[in-house]
Amino acid sequence: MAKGRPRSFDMDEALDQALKLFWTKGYEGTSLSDLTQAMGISPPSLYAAFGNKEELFRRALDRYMQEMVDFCGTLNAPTAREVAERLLHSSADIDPDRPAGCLLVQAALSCSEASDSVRQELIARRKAGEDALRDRFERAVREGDLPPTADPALLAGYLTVTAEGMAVHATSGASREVLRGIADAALQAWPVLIAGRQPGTAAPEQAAD
Amino acid sequence: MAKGRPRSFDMDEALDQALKLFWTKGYEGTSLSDLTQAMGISPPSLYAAFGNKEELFRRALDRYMQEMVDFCGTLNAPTAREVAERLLHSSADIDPDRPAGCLLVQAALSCSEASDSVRQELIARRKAGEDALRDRFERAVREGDLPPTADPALLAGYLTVTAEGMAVHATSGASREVLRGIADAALQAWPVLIAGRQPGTAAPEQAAD
DNA sequence: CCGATTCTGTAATGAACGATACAGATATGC
DNA sequence: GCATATCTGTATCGTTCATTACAGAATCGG
Repeated sequence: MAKGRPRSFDMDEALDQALKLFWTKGYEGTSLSDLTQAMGISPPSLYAAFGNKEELFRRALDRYMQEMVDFCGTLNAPTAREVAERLLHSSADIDPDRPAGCLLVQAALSCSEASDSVRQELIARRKAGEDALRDRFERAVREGDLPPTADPALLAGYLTVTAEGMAVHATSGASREVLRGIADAALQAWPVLIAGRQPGTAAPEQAAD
Repeated sequence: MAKGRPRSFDMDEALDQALKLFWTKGYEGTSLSDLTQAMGISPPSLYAAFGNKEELFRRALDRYMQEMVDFCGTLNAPTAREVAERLLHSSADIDPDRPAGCLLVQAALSCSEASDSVRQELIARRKAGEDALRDRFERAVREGDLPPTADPALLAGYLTVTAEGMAVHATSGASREVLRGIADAALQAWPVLIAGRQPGTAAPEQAAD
């Protein structure tokens, strides 16, 4: 079947190298020289195998979601509380031989117009994660796992923001211990949050600003 | 005193335009053509007035900290609780005619090696903000405003992460209402957090990983 | 072994990057 | 008014960017 000269490199290994670069330096911060050097291949090989830089990035992004982010494991936790715990704890458990932070946040939080499609894609994927979280919490309410006072969208937003903030903090050099402490702090809000806003309880008054 | 041809543009106005660009597109995402066009000046004028791109960015950064981030107003709030409220509420109160998010987060969360000094500077400034917050909470503990059970470093870390996450969320298009809801959700953890970790209370058990 | 096909590296493409040389314009000090 | 100094725009610098011609090398079917 296979005709022509066989590929001399492993695509998955090369993709892992590309992913590591994008993860560390972002989409625009990673040049094609960076990529070809780290992947150990020449530009024409890269283009033949992956199309162009953006397609390569999307492939790396897919690989990231499949291998690095255990969405299923998180969402399939037996209770909503455990979903929250797994999400934030996995955000805290940085791996020393992996780039810190989250590719979805780092890769192109801001960029030139030329890469805006990549930025939009990352926004969409972050939103998809939040939506999946919200759906999971809606299910939890239906199943009685969460009380009717719980606001699934708010819970999902709060957890997503916390995870995104932890990603920023992680790239700034925060240690696993510090991140774990913050994750646990955020989780201490859980009982109050799922109980909903009770009148007369420490409800935040209007802004002082 | 002033000798030679006078400058034909207002430096502060030009700096504001540069700030707006850096804020929107990040440090590396903003090109010198972008800058000269928005500032309405030619490249030699820019270089004569501001040195180079990095110096211009640092000037814009200083301006951002002075004009946009009301650190003093936040830290001078009468109580620790109000400090937390002001911080998160100001993170939520996005201005429609200003870029969303936070320059300290957007400008260079990741970048090429060439701009790593800028990235490090931003990390340092974020850390300085967190340190100032921690100092404020330490004072609050000394003054009896916060109970001895409160962990100033943890509170500062939790609030900083939340604000950073809200900045990410804001650039993704989150509305003020959504952000306000998340800020209030985060603030609901406050009474639990300052009470510290009590044995027997909903303390997070070990990670389920 | 031969033609077809696909990969390989070298070397180059045009475009955009950040940064300047230069000459002309406009102010001050004497 | 003339020397000096600084800003102005144009046009350009060398470098790097993402991308690709091109020719040689490797593997296939026949």
